[in-house]
Amino acid sequence: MPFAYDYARPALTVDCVVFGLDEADLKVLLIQRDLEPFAGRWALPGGFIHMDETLDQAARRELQEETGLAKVFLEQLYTVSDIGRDPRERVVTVAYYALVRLGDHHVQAATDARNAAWFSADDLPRLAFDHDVIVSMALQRLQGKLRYQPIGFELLPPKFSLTRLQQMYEIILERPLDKRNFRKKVLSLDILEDLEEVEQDVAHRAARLYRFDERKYRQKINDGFNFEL
Amino acid sequence: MPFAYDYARPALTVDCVVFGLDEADLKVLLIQRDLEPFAGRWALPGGFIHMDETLDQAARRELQEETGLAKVFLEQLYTVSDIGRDPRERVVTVAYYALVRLGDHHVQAATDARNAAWFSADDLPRLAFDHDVIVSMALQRLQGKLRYQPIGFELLPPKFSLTRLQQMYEIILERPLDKRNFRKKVLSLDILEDLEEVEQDVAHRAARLYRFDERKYRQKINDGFNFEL
DNA sequence: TTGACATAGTGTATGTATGACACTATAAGT
DNA sequence: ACTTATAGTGTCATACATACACTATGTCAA
Repeated sequence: MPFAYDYARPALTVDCVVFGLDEADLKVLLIQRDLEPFAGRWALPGGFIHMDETLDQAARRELQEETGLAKVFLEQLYTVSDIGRDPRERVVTVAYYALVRLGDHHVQAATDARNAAWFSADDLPRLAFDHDVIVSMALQRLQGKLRYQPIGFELLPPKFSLTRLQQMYEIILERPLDKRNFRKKVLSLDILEDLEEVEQDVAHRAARLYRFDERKYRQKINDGFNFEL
Repeated sequence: MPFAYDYARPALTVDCVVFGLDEADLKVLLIQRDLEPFAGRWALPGGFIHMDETLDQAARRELQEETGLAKVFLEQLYTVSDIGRDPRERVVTVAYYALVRLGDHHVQAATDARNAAWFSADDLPRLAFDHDVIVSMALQRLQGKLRYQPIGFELLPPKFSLTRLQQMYEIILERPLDKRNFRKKVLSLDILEDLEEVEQDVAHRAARLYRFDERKYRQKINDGFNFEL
């Protein structure tokens, strides 16, 4: 050991709250535990950090290993350290949250054959450890951040209608928004590209499709404008 | 070891960005290192977490030990984990930031006789490790949070004038505010108690003193109002 | 082919918040 | 009493937020 220090070290893990959006609900991805403690209970995907990777890398690796998800939006959330949170021994966990497009990725059962499934964020089963607390924090963060950063697009397919965009905000913020005001506001921000294209295979008037123009967004941010919905 | 797991463990430390406010500047508290690496360089107060304390507790303990500060506002900031950030071995650090009232506490040299001193946040010396990055993050967080949470009061004495309050916002946000608009806004929030008392020993018209009414603030928050400056 | 249905798309009017702006009031010190 | 230093105060114009209801367009089925 290269320097004088003899404290015992807590184990260090990363856990990930993965959000997805379906037609009507915000979903959270959970893994069913096969081992004690909490065998059979649902839990957040996660695992131990390796010595040759950063926490971000560890979170991505675990996500890939346990759910098959790759290249998703991922951000650090909070580090939890309560003494008894793992009954086996002292574990400190760095929590992350991720946003994924439900269509893009089929969530695969983990390589080690554990069960993975999506649950509605407002109707979760009992979770292992203090994972319920972590999920609440992630939800709060998502709701807060959505107002002043355009992260919601990470949950939508690249092409979307304004109605769908509005639904996304309504689902996450848990309140209805006025259609005309929403459209006025979001179009005035001038960060959407009108694709001059409409939905296909719908049994009613088809909606125009838009794309989030990240280039334009960054430009505007640099010029000191601030997004807010 | 109570469960099967054979990964090596990174060392876990907490570091703390302590902010204070003097007449004209936002200050950061630093400790001068006496050991290699970075001997002689200034660094954030911090140290190793113990097995019987949470990260919050560790941050408070280190702050107390190294600077004599106790009972300050303290909040977790971010966990940094880059591979080479400590040249000796793998160290993961949970960064905190704290807000203290400069008048209240005389900062003492650390118990172990290291040097502690306040530096202007916009004119810091070269720091050890990646502490400059951590300080930038803390500053950003402070600026961001100040807009929608009344944390700035943690930097002011219990009784303060509106001018002083305005200065605090100007110093932290790094831009001038209009005096009349500021007063209109802050008084309309109705979270300050007019103490019916004025400054003493000033060579000009004395300013009324106010107090932040946290009770009233919490009440309003519950009733779903949102602070914003 | 036409009518029913489902959703897309659109504008105005009113209230509320924001931002720019300059002078008078009061206390201490000489 | 006058100088100095800071406290304290109001109006107007503009931008932004909110409330609100009807017409347009496409599919499908009778």
